[in-house]
Amino acid sequence: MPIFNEKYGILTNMEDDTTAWLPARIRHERENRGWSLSQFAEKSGVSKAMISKIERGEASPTATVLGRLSGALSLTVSALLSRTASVHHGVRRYATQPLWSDPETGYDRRQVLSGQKIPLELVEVNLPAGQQVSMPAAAFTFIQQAIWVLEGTLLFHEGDRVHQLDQGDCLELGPPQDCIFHNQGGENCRYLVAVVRSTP
Amino acid sequence: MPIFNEKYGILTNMEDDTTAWLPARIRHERENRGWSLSQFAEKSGVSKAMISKIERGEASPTATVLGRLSGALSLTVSALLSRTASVHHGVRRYATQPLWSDPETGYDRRQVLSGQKIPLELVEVNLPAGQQVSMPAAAFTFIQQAIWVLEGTLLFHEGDRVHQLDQGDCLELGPPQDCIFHNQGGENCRYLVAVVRSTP
DNA sequence: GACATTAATCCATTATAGTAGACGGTCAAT
DNA sequence: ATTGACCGTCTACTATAATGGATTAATGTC
Repeated sequence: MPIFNEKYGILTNMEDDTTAWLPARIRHERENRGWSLSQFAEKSGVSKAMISKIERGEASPTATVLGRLSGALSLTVSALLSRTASVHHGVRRYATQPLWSDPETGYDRRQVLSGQKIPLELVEVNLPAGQQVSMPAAAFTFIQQAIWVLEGTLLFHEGDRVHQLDQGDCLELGPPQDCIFHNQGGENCRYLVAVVRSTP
Repeated sequence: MPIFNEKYGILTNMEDDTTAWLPARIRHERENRGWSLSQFAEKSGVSKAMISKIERGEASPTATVLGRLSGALSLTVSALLSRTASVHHGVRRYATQPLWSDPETGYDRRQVLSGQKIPLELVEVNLPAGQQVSMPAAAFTFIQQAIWVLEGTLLFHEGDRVHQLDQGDCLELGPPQDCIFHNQGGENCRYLVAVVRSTP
C-alpha cells in the first residue's frame, strides 16, 4: 500500500506492513504451545496486557519486546518474524525463500533456511564479478558460521588476512572480525553462509 | 544473559538481545547502499533523527518502523533481522575434504565441513538416478539437521510422510524418525545435509 | 576569508508503547 | 447457591519511541 510522505513529496510504497500479519503470528505461536497470556508473560518478561495489545493489533512491539517474546518461544527474532514459518512440515520452497537483490550490482542474497526447530540459518549469496560486500564484526556477536563456495572464487578478507576460496572450498569462521567478501575474478561467485546460532 | 523477573521471582534467560546487534545491522545495510540518513529517511518514511537513534542504540524501533526500514531496503523484516556474518580461518579445501564413494552405484558423500569451533557439519551427497539410502532414527539422536537440494529432485521419506524436494528447496527436519533419501528420477541428484550437533 | 551544501546529532514536543492493578466473565469444586 | 482460580481486556499512569526543526561540524567552491 502506497504511503504518501508529505515531507519529501513522494510515494514510498515499499513497507513490509507488520500490522497485517504480526498480531496473528504472535497469537498463533503462543496458542500452538498451549500457553495462556499469563504463562507467556511469565516466560518472556513482557506484561500480559502488552501481549494482549500486540495480538489485537493495538500496539506495535519494539525490537526489545520482540527479542523477549522470541526468546520465550525459543526462536530468533528473524525466525519469529519470518512469514514462511507457518509452512507445514518444515519445507522451504525455493520460490518462497526471501530474496534480497541489488539490481545495480547484481548482488543478491537468498534466505534458504531460517531454522524454526534447529538453530541454523542457510543463506545463499550471489556475488557478481568485481563486486564486494563488507561486514562489521559488531553485527554478528554470538554467531558461529561457515562459508561454502558453490561456484567461482571468493576472496575473503578478515582484518589484514586474506583467504582465497575456490569452488567447493569451505571456511569455518572463528570469532567475529570486520571482514570483506570480494569477487575479484571475471566470473560470478556463489556461496552459502551456514550460521549456527548459539545460546549464551 | 539472565534477566531476573522480579514479579515472578524467576530467571528468564532466553531473550534474543536485539540491542546487541540490531543497531550495527541497520547501519550496515544503509551504508552498504551508500545512503545517507536523509536518503534512508526519504525512502522509508521514518525520520532521520529516529534512524540515527536506532543506529546508535538510543531507541528500540517498533515493528511498524522495522517494516518501513526493511521495505526501503527491499527486505522482509525477517531477512533484515536475520544474522549472517563473518570471520576467520579454518579453510577446508575441496581436494582435502573426506570423500566416501560407492563405485557400483555412484553414490558418494563429501564431508565439506566437520566443525571444530562450531557444532556444524556440512555433507554434500551425490545420489544417482534410481538410488536411495536409508537412515534409522537412532543414527541421529541429538542431531538437528536440514537438507538443501542443490541439483535434481529428492524424495525424502520421513516416517510415513513424503516430501518432494526440487532444486533449491530446503527442508528442516523435525524429531528423529526413520527416513529414506530417494532419487527416483532419471537424473542425478545432489544435496547438502547440514547438521547442527546439539549437546543433551 | 565568506558562503553554500551536506551530514549527523541535539532538542523540545507529541504520540504511543508498556506497565501494574482492576475488572468482568467462565469454569470447576464445594 | 458460593468460592476460588484462571482467562483476556480495561484503565490510569509512566517511560520512551518518533517527530520536525535547530544546531554543529565538515567539506567544497569562489
